[in-house]
Amino acid sequence: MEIQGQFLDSTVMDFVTDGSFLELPLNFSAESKQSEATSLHSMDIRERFYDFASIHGFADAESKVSLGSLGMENSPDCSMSSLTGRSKRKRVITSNQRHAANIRERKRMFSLNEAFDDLRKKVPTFAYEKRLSRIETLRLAIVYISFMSELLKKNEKQ
DNA sequence: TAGGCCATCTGGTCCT
DNA sequence: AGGACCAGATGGCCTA
Repeated sequence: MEIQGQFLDSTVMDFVTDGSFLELPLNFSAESKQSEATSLHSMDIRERFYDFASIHGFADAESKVSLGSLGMENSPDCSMSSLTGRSKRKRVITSNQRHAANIRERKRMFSLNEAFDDLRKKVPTFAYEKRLSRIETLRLAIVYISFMSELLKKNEKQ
């Protein structure tokens, strides 16, 4: 299934960019009742995503995705300091150590960006004039995985 | 010019 | 003790 380099509806990209799909209620489905206005917006975006999918022949337009199955609840504050009641210990660090730590951090961020580049190659991209940002990449990957999961489930039923 | 995105530095915390 | 991880701060670049 070759979908790389395809064209992505700009509305889908807006959806990915603003992250509104993350606000979908758990177990959200197209058949469920729409109680909130935000759901209507998200619904429209998702329909457009499926339209896109069907147009390009890798799904039928009636496939539905349950984003709630991903467990995308809002996580509570998980900062380290809030989790630990430990007293702060001061760590003296020399300028050489700081310099070495900076280099390690740069390498770490570099490998993180390599992983993002790999992910960018895996998600379907559309006529998008600029490359996906990291947050867009993550959000689109979530949508894409959800979509593929639903597609798989549907195929298994048949 | 404001806002978004990113790279880099930095210090705090966790982990081995 | 020191490396890994994380988040905040800062500045540069780009685009609308």
